[in-house]
Amino acid sequence: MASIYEVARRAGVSPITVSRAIRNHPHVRAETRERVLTAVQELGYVPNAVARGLKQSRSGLIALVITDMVDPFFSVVAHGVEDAVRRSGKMLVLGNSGDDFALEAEYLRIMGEHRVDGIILVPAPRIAGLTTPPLPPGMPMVILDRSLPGIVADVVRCDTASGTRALCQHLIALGRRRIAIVGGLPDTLTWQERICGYREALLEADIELPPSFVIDGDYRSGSGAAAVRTLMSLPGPPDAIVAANAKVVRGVLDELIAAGCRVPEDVAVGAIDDPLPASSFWPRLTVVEQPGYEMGVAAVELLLARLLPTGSGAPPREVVFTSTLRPGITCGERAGPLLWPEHDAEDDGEQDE
Amino acid sequence: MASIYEVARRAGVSPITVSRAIRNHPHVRAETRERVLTAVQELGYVPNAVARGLKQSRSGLIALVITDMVDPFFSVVAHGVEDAVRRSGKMLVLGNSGDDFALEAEYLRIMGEHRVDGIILVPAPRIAGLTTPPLPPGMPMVILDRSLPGIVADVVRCDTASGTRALCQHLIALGRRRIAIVGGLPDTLTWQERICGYREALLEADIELPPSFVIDGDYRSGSGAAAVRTLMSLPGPPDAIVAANAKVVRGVLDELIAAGCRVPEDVAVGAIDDPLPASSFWPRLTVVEQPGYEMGVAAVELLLARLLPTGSGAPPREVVFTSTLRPGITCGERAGPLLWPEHDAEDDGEQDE
DNA sequence: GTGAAAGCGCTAACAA
DNA sequence: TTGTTAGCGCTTTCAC
Repeated sequence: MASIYEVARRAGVSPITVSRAIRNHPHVRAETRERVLTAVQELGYVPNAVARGLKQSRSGLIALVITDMVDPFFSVVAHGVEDAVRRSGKMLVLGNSGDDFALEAEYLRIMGEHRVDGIILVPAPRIAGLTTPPLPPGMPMVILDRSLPGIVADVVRCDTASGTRALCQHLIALGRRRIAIVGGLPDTLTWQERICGYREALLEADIELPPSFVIDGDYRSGSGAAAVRTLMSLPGPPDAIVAANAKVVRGVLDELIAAGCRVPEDVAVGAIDDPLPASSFWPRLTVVEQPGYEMGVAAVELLLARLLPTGSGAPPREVVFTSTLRPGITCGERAGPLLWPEHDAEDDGEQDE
Repeated sequence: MASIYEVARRAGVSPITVSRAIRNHPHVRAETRERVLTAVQELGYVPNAVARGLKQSRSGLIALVITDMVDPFFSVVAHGVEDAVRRSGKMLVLGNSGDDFALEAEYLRIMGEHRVDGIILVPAPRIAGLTTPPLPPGMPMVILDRSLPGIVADVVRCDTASGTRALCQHLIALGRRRIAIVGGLPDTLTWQERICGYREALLEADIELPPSFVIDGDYRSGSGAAAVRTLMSLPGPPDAIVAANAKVVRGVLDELIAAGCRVPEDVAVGAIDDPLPASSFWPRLTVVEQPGYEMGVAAVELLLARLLPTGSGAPPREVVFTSTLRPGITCGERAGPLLWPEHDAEDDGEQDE
C-alpha cells in the first residue's frame, strides 16, 4: 500500500505538503495541489486513518453499545445515531450487549482500547459485584434510554411515565377497569417509570388492583406470553394488558389469540414503543410512542459537544423527550371484532435470539 | 493517558516486556507478569489499539455496509454479523447507505481509510457513470444478499426464487388465480429472482397474467401502498398480492384495508422476509423465510477465512441459503375473515425515513 | 526470559 | 508557500 512518502516523491514535494493538499489546507498553491492529487490518483493512494488517529489522538470513531439491536425500538435509535455520526464525519462502531452486563463491560473495554472518541451506552442492568472497566480518562459517555445511577454523564431519555399514564387513562375511558402491565426488565428506569405512570392513572381513577397485575419480564416476547398465561389463570383476569415494548406485545398477542381470547372484546392491548416499528403491527396497535430516532440524534449531539475544546468541563446535561399516546384499534377504539382467535394453534414458539 | 512506557518504568522492566505480559506471551516469568499487571492496575493503563493497529497493519475492525438498518430483515442480518464479529475478537463498524450509491461509495472510502480488516457489503443499486472508490489493495470484501456484477468477491445470498415460487404455488393451491407481485427494487438480483420464481409458478399452472401484475418499487412501504392503488384500479384486479419484503407488505396491507378490501377473502397477501420480523405481523403473515441471522454469520466466516495467510489467494466462494415457505393465515389458509376493513381511515402516512 | 533499536504512517511545531 | 524534525504508542527483529 502506497504511503504518503511515495506520493510525495512522485509529486516532487515533501510528505507534509501531501498531507496538506489532501486535507484542503489553505496554504497550498493550486498548482502544487494539482500535482499531488495526480500522484494520489496514479498510485491509488488511500490515506491511513489509523496513523492519523495515532498522531492526532482522535480515532474518528463513535461507539454505540445497545442492549438489543433486533428490538425495533433500538434499531430506530441506532439509525438516528448512525445518521448523526455520519454527518459529523465520524464512523459508528456498534456493540450489542444482549442485556448482559459482563458482555457490556467487555465492549466498553475494547472500545476504550480502540480510543473511540466517545461512547453512547444503553446500560444493561447492573450486577452487584461486577464493575465497569475503566475508560480512558477524558473519553466522554452519553447514557441513552435508561439511567445509570452513580455515573456522572450526559443522559438522553424519554419520559414514558406520562405516556403510560395516558395509555391507562385511555383504557379507562374506554371502559376497562382491570388493567395489567407486563414485560419490563426489573432494575431499569424505563420499566420503573412505566409502572409509575400505570399506578398514577389507576390512583386517579380510584381503581385498586392486586400487585399480581404488574408482572416483570425481560423486554422480550417470551415474557409477554408467560405473563398472559399467568394473568388468564387468575380468578379475576384482566380486561386490558399494557405491554412494556413491541417485542413483549408480540408475545402477549400470540398468547391471547392462542388462548381463544378475542382482542379487544375480551382483552384490550396497548404497548410502549417507537412509532416506526409499531406501524408493522396489523391491525394497528395502540401505542405510546417514543421518538427513537430523535433520541439517537440527541445523544450524538451531546457527545460531539463534549468533544469540543469547551465541552469537556461542562456540567452533565439531560435531554428528556416526551412520549405520546397514539391510539390504534387494539384497545377497543371502535366496535366489532378485529380478529378471530386462531383455533389451529401453532407450536412454533417465538424466538428472540 | 498512561502509555506502555510509564507502565514499564513503574514495573521496572522494558516496554516490550509489558507488551508481552499483557498479551499473555509464554516467555514471561510469572513474577514479572505479576509486577507488570500491578503497575497496569495502579496506573489505570488501557492499551492503545490504534497504535497496535498501526504497527501490525491490522485495525481489528470489520465493516458492514447495509442499505437499510431499520428494515427488519437487515437488522437481523446485522445481528448475525455482530455476533460473529464479536466472537472473532474484532469490532463492528456499521454504515447505512439508504440504497444511495453515492453514500455507499463514501462509506467504502472512509472504511478503506480506516483500514478495516474486511468489508461486508449489501450493495445499493449501481448508478451508471458513478464508480466505486478504490479499496486499499488486499482488503477483502464479501457481498451480502444482492449480487454485484463485475466484482470478483465472496458472496452470501439466499435463493428466494424457489421460495417465491413455493408461495405462488401455495396461493394457486388455495384457489387464487390472479396473483400480483410488488415492491422490489429494480436492478437488484433479489427482486429479479423473486419475479423469476413468480413466473415459473404461473407457467407451471398455465396461468397467464398481464405484465401490469408485476410492479417495481423500492423495497419500502410506500411502494406497497402505491402498487395496491394501481392494481385495484385495474379492470381485473388481483385476488392475491405477493409483497417483496416486510416493509412493502406493510404498505400493501394498510392500503388494502383502507380501500375496504377484506384480507384474505378479497385479496390474499404473502411476503418474502426473515422469520423474526415476520413474526411481528398479527395476524400471522404467510411468508417466505430467509435465514437472515445465519447469512450474517456466514458472511463473517467467509471474511475471516480471507484474513488467514492461506485465504488471500483462494478463488471466490458463494454461499447460497434456501428460503422456505411458512404459511400463516393471510393467504386464506383457514375460513372466515381475519379483520374488518378500517372505516376510520387515518391520514398519518407511513414514513420510511 | 528480557532488552535495544527501529519503524509502522502520519502531522504538530517550528523553521525557512 | 513549503520543508525539517520529531514523535504519537506500539511491536517486530535481533541480540543477549
